[in-house]
Amino acid sequence: MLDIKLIREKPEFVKAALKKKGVDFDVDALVVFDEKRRKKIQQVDEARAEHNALSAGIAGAVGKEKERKIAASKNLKTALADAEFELKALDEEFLDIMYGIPNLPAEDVPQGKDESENKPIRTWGELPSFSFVPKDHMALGEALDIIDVERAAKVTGSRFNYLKAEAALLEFALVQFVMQALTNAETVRHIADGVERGYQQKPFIPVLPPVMIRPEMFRRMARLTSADKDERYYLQQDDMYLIGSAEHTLGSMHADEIISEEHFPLRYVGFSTSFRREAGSYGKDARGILRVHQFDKIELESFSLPEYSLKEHYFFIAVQEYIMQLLMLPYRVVLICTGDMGRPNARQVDIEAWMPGQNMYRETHTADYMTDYQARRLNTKVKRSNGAVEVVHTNDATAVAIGRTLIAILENYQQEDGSVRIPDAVKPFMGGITEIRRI
RNA sequence: GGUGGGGUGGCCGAGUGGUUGAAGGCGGCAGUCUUGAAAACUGCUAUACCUUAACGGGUAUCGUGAGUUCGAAUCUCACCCCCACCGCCA
Repeated sequence: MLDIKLIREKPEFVKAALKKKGVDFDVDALVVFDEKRRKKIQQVDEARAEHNALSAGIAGAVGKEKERKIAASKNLKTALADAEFELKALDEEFLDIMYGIPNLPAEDVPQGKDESENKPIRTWGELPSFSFVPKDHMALGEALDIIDVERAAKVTGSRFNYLKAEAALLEFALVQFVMQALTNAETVRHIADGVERGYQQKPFIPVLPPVMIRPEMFRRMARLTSADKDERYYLQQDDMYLIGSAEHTLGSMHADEIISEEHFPLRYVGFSTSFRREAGSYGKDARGILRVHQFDKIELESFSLPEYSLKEHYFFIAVQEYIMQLLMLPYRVVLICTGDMGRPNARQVDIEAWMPGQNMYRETHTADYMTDYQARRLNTKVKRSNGAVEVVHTNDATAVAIGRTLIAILENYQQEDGSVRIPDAVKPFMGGITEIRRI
């Protein structure tokens, strides 16, 4: 949710920003509506004040005087009830409108219609060259008997998979590798210094969050809009949703809290399974495990002071690149255009790993910069050392999406005989296994 | 799933219809005292919204929502959450 004061005070700025995002929204009508609502608030408050004053006088009154005052108070109450009813309707409509407005894009976000207008901003790593025709991850995974989608289809349906043997071990190795790195003060300092010398060096707190969430919190995370709804798994009996990312239950953990300034930034690294219905993506990426209903992911979430939040966004991207570089996976960093970014985002950067089996870059990471958009609805605030209270900023980002990273590893580390080497970074967690090979 | 007990400010805790946004204590902040600190003492110490150039004024909030009443933290109903025990279970 945007700040209504910003809309009130700088309607032209908001108009321009929304236009850039390609959103057709009548800002002037909202400003008029806001005025109407405030008039009603005044009217209701004044009537209540009068009513309160009358009531206060009743306790001390006696006899006829008391009866007269009670009658007057009753009268006023009827009028008040009408005004309150009107105000309630206005409030509901107001929130409806406010929830419908997406976040405003940051200055450097390219304007564009769809993903074709995203801007690659840098690439890292040399694309591997093979003396043979590289296979895709499914061909490799099936031949090595580490990915089984056929049996998963039998048992659960399409877009599910069994990860077996070394693939299963690789998941735990990736988790260990990332968790150890991000909870290590030295490593985090190194990454933070890369963003800017001396930038906040607080390590991450590892978290295993719930994978179910209540509708109210989902909404307040701005992750249950009408557009999102089809994408979520809903448990009717319990009125709960399965999360699509650990972000959903990490970002909502501090809802309705006021946190002292000295605790920031609050950095969490969470591991969870993610559930996505992939509605409307029939046929898209049908082969393999790139697009599935259930996958595990390590997610970064940060609550930060407004003056640091953009830097925190860069820091998250630096964390992502650090991980990809240690895994020696070639990638490119893409600045997402206004038409392709998420509604709550002010800025979004994707990292796409090179996938030789498809001969193209595919998305493995996202980093979202939300400014105060999420936190305003979540009511997560900071108390400054001078006593001032303000809404915090949030950032989230993928650390490792296990399935897609597995694809990148299989395809980049494959050898002519169909075996796959294990990246050096995760070898210490593979119990002596250095390659995946079947005779 | 069953039974019982609870949800009051940063924390503990009083409060069963009338200046109660809420006693008291702890914590925090400022000051007095002190060479400094501690102790002691004094004062301050919730959030949101409306209004005001500002000082200030007003409204709402005692888990949430609805209701009774001129008036609700206090009474009624529904829901949510927490705790204990039983059942089930990794």
